[in-house]
Amino acid sequence: MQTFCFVAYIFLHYIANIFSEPTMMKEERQRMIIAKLNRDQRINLVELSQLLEVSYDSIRRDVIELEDKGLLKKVHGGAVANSYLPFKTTQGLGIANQEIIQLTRKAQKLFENARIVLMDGGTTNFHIAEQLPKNLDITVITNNLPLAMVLNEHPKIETILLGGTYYKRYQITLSNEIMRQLDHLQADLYLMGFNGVHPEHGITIRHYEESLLKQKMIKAARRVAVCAVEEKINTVETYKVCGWNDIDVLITSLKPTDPELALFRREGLEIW
Amino acid sequence: MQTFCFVAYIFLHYIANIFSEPTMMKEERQRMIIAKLNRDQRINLVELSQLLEVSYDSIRRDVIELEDKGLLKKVHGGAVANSYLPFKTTQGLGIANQEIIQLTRKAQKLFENARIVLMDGGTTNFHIAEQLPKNLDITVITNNLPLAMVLNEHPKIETILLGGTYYKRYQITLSNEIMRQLDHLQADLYLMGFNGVHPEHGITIRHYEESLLKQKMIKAARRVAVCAVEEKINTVETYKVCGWNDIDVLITSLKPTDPELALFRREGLEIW
DNA sequence: TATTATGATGCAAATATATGCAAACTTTTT
DNA sequence: AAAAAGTTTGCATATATTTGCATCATAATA
Repeated sequence: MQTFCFVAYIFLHYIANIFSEPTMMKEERQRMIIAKLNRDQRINLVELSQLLEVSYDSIRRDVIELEDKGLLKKVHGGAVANSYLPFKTTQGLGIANQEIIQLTRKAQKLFENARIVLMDGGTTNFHIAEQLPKNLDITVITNNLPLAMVLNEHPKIETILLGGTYYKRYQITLSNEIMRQLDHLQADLYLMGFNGVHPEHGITIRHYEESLLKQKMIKAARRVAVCAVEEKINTVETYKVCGWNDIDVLITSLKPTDPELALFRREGLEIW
Repeated sequence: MQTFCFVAYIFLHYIANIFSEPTMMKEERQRMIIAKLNRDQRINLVELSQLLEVSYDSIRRDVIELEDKGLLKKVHGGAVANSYLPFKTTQGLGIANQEIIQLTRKAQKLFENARIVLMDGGTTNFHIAEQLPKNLDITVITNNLPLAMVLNEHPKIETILLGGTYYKRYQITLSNEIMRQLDHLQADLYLMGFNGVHPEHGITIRHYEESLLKQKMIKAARRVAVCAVEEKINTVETYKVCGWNDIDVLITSLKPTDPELALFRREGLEIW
């Protein structure tokens, strides 16, 4: 009986959808808004409400939500794309995009109770920074030049750049000075960049000097998180940074319950 | 019926869009103003209001807002590029180019006997760095992020970045740390960025903290040079960095014998 | 000094935003 | 299956922003 009801229900909906205009769901609308924004660089709320056939208010509320997620910039009368930087921004990433968006979205939760955040090298960190909500009010300490520059677009974020020899290949700085400065520092969160992440071998990286810096940063932060794109999962690189005891949160684009992450589950490690 | 309405609706919109210009949003106009400014180096408000089809007042208000953001400098009747904000590479500069090319070419002579060079903020410095010979083998010490990044293209140049609070507006770092580090440093050359250069008032700049840093850098270098684009000659800004006693070389795009430079000639100052 | 071009300021109309509320719809709980 | 709790939506209202114009002040130029 229940099965019948369920089928009938689906069927009726199906029929209904043929005859009535399909009512669009909020997420669907928001995806279309972003898509249009990426095409046109700007959108107009009145135009959109007509196009998507919902009230001006709903569109406005959608745009507010999207702005909170850092996906666009709201302006009087509409919205504009939120970044025109000379680097490869997330918008320019094409298809790989989807994974990054998922990752950055999850990562935003990390910043909720943080005031001082350490972020070091790597593209993942760059993208997370780029996608932070525009009105976030924190201090970011970094040795990653592109990351510092991308935060130009976030007026409330105070950026502190760690000085030293500039490594062109990774676009980061390294120095003994930094090591000393980190002794006097207590951050709420350290978002660590890395090259390899493996259930047994922990976090690894290609560059020795950098591994030392990362170990120092771990000590300087109350909470340590790593964000891994799928291709890095289960890989190992030359130098070990730390094992899983030092990591508090592992974020991937997969569902936390995904079997691929089974080996990572352990006491004291949150998987998002 | 509903389908018909929908089609008619879309059709009407299509027609409407042909005949009515979509009204431009404030942000969009401002982006166009900046874009035009980057092409022409100077804009005229009347011209702009005709081009963008809004009232003179709106353009004026836009320009005021942009000036508040530090993106341009308002002058009587129009606005000029804020040449203290490096965004574009020389390739993108268009016609104003010619002057920069002249200047950078002369500036290269400075580097001939140098091994350690200090360079700070400003577009002129950025362009000089960009145009340096690819095989030049020196160490550049800077607090200018775009400058550090543009040196990615120069494999033999070692870059040291001075750390500290990152000032988004000027894309430089400033800190007490830097001041201390400069005590232990002896550079061969300091290529100073600035806002105003004047025969009587010397070198001036808009930002107080930066003037202190520059004074420190002067002490840390054996030789001090300034490169002035024509529009800066004879201008004065808020904070004085130094007089002419502290400067060894003045480089402009003009001929050293140009009458416009007559007042600058004095004992101990080379003019190139 | 007179003349003209540009700048600043206040105002009203048009447009956009924020907020509370009730109806419609979903999801969860009972 | 029904009730309760929570979302989402559209509308009404009060508030805020943007815009063009009129007016007066100020700077540049002859």
